[in-house]
Formats: sequence, structure tokens, C-alpha cells
Amino acid sequence: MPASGAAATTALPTALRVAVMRLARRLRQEGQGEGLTPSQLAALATVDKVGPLTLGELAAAERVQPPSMTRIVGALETAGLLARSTDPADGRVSMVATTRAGRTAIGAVRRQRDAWLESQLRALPAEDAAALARAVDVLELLAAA
Amino acid sequence: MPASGAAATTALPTALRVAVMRLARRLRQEGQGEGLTPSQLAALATVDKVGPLTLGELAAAERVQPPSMTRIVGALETAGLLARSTDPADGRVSMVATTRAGRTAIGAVRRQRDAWLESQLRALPAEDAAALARAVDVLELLAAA
DNA sequence: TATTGTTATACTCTATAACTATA
DNA sequence: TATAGTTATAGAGTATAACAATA
Repeated sequence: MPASGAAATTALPTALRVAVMRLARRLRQEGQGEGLTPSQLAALATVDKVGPLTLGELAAAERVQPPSMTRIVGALETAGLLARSTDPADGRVSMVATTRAGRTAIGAVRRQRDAWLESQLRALPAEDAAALARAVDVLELLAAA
Repeated sequence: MPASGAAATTALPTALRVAVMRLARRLRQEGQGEGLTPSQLAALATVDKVGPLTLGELAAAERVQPPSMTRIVGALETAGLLARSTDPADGRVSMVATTRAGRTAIGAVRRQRDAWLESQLRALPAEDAAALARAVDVLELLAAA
């Protein structure tokens, strides 16, 4: 039987939940993100990933009410990271897209966040790194469920 | 080479970070926690885990300033989940401990949070579950680093 | 004097409600 | 009328500064 701890017990759900939550907290602490708030960063990352979208769509994607997204987008626009344009087909709709500076900022945050984890992974025994590599896809599956 | 996605690439740090953050968000959504705010739940869980401690120690453990912890503990005390007592050896110090109701509440939240993950794990192919079981210890190691 | 915790106050983030402008 | 977004306002949650009680 495996030598160590939680994985060997029947308490896998609890152990996995605790480990994932703790690691998530740790990862959030590393890479504090260019002076942007977590909401701003998340919104910027979503626009960067999904591409230009309306303010309402962005609010829905971030699970935030439209007035809150108005503020968030306003701050990102002031910072020059997002640009808005009115939909030519419907004057009520405001389209949101990343600027070049926005894409640069997102990239910097990602690199900063990966840096800590990358150094930790390099320090790991090859066997442990391999176990992680095999598990990542399953974790993604769970997250998407 | 392995058939699937991110784990097979050299981008393990990024893939792992994204998967862990997403799963953590998902886990946070499941099990909304007995009408308590996240801060209150976290503080209650820490007291439950660490045992009786001073308000200042609890504030430090939760990375929150003492005035904020005064409020959080006050709410938990009003809810009957925490009890305070003055340190007999030093009248300035306020000791905080869980009540029976507090321990019950924490247990309920944990069960609620595990429930979703447990059902997801049961639905997983045995091979995937095994991969997770092997990886849990490594995740814990990373979280503690 | 130094330390523990509290009270007073302000700021940030988010929400709901009411409004403006387009459709 | 209905919809997209904004402005006005209020409610959490946390922080800093000033204070009270104890050491």
C-alpha cells in the first residue's frame, strides 16, 4: 500500500477539497496582479479569452450585475486596458475589447502567477510531477462538471 | 505520447494553476455555508481546527486586522457558534473557542461541501480516480510550500 | 510605556431601484 | 413597451487611526 497520507484513505473527497482550496489560496497570493482588483483582473481575462463581447454578456459571464460591470469596465477603460465601442447595429449595446496594453497586462499577470508554481514543480521529485501531470486533466474535468 | 491535452504539454504550471483555481471556485459555490459569510466560516473553521486561541492570533491566522476580527468574532458569538472568555492570566487577552453549535455547524458545512465532490468522484473512471488519489499528497505538499 | 482589543470612521466592492437612450 | 446600460444610493466587509484597559 502507498506509504503516505490522505490518498490512501477512503477520505479522498475531503482530502482533495482541502488540498485544492489551500493551493488555490496560495496561488492567489502569489502574483498580486498589476494593481488591479480581483474582479477587474477576472473581467479583463475573460474579455481577453472570449474576445469582444457586450457589457451585459461580460456581466453574465462574471456572474455580476450590470451596474457592477459598468464600474469594473470603467476602471479598466480608464487604465487603458479595455476599449469600448457602440454596436453600429444597435446603439444601446456597448462592445468591450482588450487593448494592446490590456493583453500585455494579462500576460504579465499570468507569467507572475506561474512563476511561483513553476519553481515549486521544478523542485519536485520526477515521480510526483508525473502524478500531477496525469491528474491535471481529471481536475479540469471536475472543474467543468 | 499521452493522448490528452494540457498534461502532455510543457505547460504543466499553467494548466495546473487554471484547473486548481477553477475547481476551487466550483467547490466554493457548492455548499454555501449555513448563512455565514466566507470570512466568518473561515474563522470558525480555524478556531475549530486549531483549538482555543486569542483574538489576535486568530486575526493573524486569517490574515485580517484585529478590528476586522473583532467584528467577525462578534457575529459568530451572536450566532452562538463561538464563545469568548478573558484569559485569567492576562485581562487584556480574549480567548476564542467553538461552542457545540459551532462544531455542529462546521461539520454540516463540510459534509455539504464534500457531497458534490463525492458524487463527481464516484462517476469517474477508476483510472482517473486513482490518478487523483496519487496526486492529492503532492497537491497538499504544494499548498504547504 | 507597551500591548490587547475596541470604537470611530472611511474606502472598496457589490447590489437594488430608478432613470436615459435606443429599439 | 421592452431592452442595454448608467446613475443614485445603500449595505457588506475590511482597513487605518484613535482610544481604553491591562500589563
